[in-house]
Amino acid sequence: MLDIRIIRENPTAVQDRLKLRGGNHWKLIEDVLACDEKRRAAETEKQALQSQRKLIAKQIGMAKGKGEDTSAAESEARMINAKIEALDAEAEATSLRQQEHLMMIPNLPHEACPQGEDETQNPVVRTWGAAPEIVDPQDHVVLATRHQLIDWDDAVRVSGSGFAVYRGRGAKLERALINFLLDTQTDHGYEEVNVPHLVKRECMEGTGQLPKFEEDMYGTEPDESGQNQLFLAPTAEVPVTNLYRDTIVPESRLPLKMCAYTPCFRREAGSAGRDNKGIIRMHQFDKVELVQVVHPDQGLAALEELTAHAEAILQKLGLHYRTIELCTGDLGANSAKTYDIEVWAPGQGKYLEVSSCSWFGDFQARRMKLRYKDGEGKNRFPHTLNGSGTALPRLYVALLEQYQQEDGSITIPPALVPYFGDSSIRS
RNA sequence: GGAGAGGUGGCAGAGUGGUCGAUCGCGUCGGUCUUGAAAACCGAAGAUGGGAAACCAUCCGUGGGUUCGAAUCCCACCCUCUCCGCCA
Repeated sequence: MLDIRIIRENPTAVQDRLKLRGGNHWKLIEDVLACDEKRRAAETEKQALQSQRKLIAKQIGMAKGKGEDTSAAESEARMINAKIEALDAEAEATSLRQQEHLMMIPNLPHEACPQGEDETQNPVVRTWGAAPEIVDPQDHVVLATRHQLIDWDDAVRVSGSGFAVYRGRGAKLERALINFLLDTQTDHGYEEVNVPHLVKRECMEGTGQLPKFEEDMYGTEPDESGQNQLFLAPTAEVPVTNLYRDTIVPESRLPLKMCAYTPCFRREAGSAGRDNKGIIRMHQFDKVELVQVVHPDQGLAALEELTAHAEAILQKLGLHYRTIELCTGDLGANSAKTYDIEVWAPGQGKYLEVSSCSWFGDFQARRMKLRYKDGEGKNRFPHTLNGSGTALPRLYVALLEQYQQEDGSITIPPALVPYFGDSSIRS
């Protein structure tokens, strides 16, 4: 959520930055400003009347103590109450409208963001390693089926399309990767946390998945009162960042660094048949997530650090990848600046996104009322960041496809052998 | 699922219709004293919104209601604890 004060002070500058994203969210700014003015006018007037009422009530109290007649004052108070009620209704309705719009407006892209219209204009920041030379590379579906690592027919029987069943060595490879990722990231100084996968609506609003992307989410039905609806977390970002929702942490505890392994649930509506071969795009997938809460001065530096922590995974596994930066037109709604890490998948003949590392500024902190107390005792919004460290299925794909051998076997990179217990997969 | 108790400031815990945003204690911070520390004593300190500021309004789990006036009375909901039942 954007700071209303910044919008109030610099509406055109805010609109200009929002325009860089494409789309027309910037048009909401005008309405937000109109609501803001109307709201404040109504509130000021209401408060003056409340102050008056308070005074009268006190006088009545004192007069009654003396046994005096207070009927005149009481009827005056009743008249004031009628006015207050009308003003209150107006202030409330306006405030609600303002809040709804504010929650829909995306974050401002940071000045450091490259400008561009869509994903074709995302600059490559760096490339690591080189694509292995493989004659007639097979894709992971062929490889996983040949070695009986993953079964899609089973998955369809149980859950339908968009799911996978890992079996035997296939399941163990997944588990080995999860443990390898968690160990590597805790070595980087992240506290391992194990969090619920079902989260409240407030959490989804706090990190920014709602209200904009409700159709992408799985959730339970709300009860008769319209309450107590839970959502399946689409990423551990939601439960982990929200561990600190509505709290005030001492500045000395920053930075907070946490990592978590969780499954992630996404409807991926309308994406059937697109980029969804094998396990590349699924309704449920595993991910190890990195989350940081940092002092505002540290935001940019923390993004570089966190991205390096994600990249370290691919380097340790010896997987060729590249890091790109999202341009303003491709940037996620909540992010101020994002790096995507893309791993090479020879069987697909393209790079796959295995990690997206984002810096949100105070956008999420303001939504979830996450604050820190600074040296002067003031409550301020810290910056939040997160990144995949990394997503499992595409890492799995890259591993099978980059390490496939001419004899049909798959070599397990040395860093993973202690976790997997074998140095290759062969049938 | 059944029965009971309770949700008040960082913690603990008073307050049952009228200067209560809220007693007291612990903890925290500043000061006095001390070579330094402890102790003792003095003092400071909640959050949100509006305002340049003085200051004003709101907030005692959440949402409604009664009243001139609600932490205090009424209704609904949420949560926590204890006991019983069930259960991985």
